[in-house]
Amino acid sequence: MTTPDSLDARAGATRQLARGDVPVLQRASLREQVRQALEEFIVFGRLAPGEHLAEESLAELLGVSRQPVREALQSLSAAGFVDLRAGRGAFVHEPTAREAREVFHVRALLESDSCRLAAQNIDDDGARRLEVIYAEGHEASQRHDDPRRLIELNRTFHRTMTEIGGNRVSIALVADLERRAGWYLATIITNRAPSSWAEHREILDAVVARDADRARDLMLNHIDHSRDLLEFTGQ
Amino acid sequence: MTTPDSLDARAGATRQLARGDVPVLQRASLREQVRQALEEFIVFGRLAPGEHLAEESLAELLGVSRQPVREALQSLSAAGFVDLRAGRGAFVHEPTAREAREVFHVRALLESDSCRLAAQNIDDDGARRLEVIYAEGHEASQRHDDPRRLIELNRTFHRTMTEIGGNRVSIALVADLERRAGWYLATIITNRAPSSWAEHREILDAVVARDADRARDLMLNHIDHSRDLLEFTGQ
DNA sequence: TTTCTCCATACTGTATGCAGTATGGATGAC
DNA sequence: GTCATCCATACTGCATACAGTATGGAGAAA
Repeated sequence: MTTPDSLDARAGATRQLARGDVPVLQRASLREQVRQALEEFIVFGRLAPGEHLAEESLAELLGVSRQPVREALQSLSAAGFVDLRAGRGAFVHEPTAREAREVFHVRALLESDSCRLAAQNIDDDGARRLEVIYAEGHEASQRHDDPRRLIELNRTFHRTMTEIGGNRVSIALVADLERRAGWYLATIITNRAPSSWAEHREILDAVVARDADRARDLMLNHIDHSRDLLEFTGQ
Repeated sequence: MTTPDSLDARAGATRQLARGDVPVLQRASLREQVRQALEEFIVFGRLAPGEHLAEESLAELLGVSRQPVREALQSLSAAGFVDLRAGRGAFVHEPTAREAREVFHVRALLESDSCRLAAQNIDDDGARRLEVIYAEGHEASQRHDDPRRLIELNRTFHRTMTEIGGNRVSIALVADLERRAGWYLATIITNRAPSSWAEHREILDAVVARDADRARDLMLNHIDHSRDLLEFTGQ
């Protein structure tokens, strides 16, 4: 990812036949690839808050034309990663602690509700999936695996829980909020606490026991804990 | 709005100096104007669910080039009004009753929480603003004003309440959800009940009395009522 | 020195061009 | 009649072109 090398040599859209019986694998559009690349650049600090994102130079950097870059920037704007100033173009958004708190608050609302729903909907298959993720995450956190992987596992646990909740609108919103939250944590917080798999264990137990209210409350507290990490940074 | 007449004769962006001391009024970009126009066409049924939105013909209809149309379609896709199928282009989204229920559920979560926050934050100015809106809305609903206006006033009440709550992330999400909800009500429901200003009155009283929990619960029930309208349509 | 004006520069916003792909109907095989 | 194949058509996705605007600094005026 350090050498962007242009996004892809084979830019003329082709398809790949999957080995299994999954019918066809859609190659992502250029604008989607650009979007993901830019989001990574922003999240990992290679593009700093406030920085001006000139379409032409990004296009050159990524080996594409301005068009897909432009569309990617608009998408990132809707997701809160960049700001579009009329006539000035795109700038990396400068998150504030207030905004971070607000995102965590909304996330807590939506995820705790999804957790409540999950406790109502859970079936054996869902319970198994959660157990697998828990086992993996718990072990990885014990071993102090690479932080990138820990973040990924943590996110997988939350995402899966929300998916089991089953409200697709909520699922989509939470996915966005999680990505923003990850950025804030990486940007604002210097030293991130490892995600608490002890709390995940409690939540999981409540969900499997179909104790909806308890599951909801536990998830609420759980996310509030991560939000509390933000409080140290003031303003 | 029936004769799109091209969006604007003076397409070369110019600015207008406001009469008052509001400094400058930014003319919206073409893509934003197109976005709004298309959203109206969709919400008011001029573009029907499932319809293929070919960029060229829309561009011609609106008197602009494909480019701003394309960007507007992508924005509308993010907002849930159109679906983009890779290689096929944009189609007006076909809402389902399930999806509508989900939107109302999330809306209820976010707005009831904002209402709780509003009860904590409210000041004299906020209370005055709410009272004015209530008075206007109550009167209009008594008079059985034009439905379009009733919907507008209803939305204003909710938007103002959310704004007083003060969580900007929530404000932005709720604004999106309200627009979708409005579409669903117009599309799915044949006969929409007038918004209940009696319930608004109760909510407003609780907020002004700073009774946060009661305000929250009332708003939750209030939105559930409108959601219940959806239940008649099955699936 | 300070402030205003003007202009060169860089970049956005919109339009147009072009290559490649999805689709549906015509055609032919069975 | 049914099914597979092929091709014309329409439209997308990306690239490029062009016009117009925001900005910052040079130079003039005070």
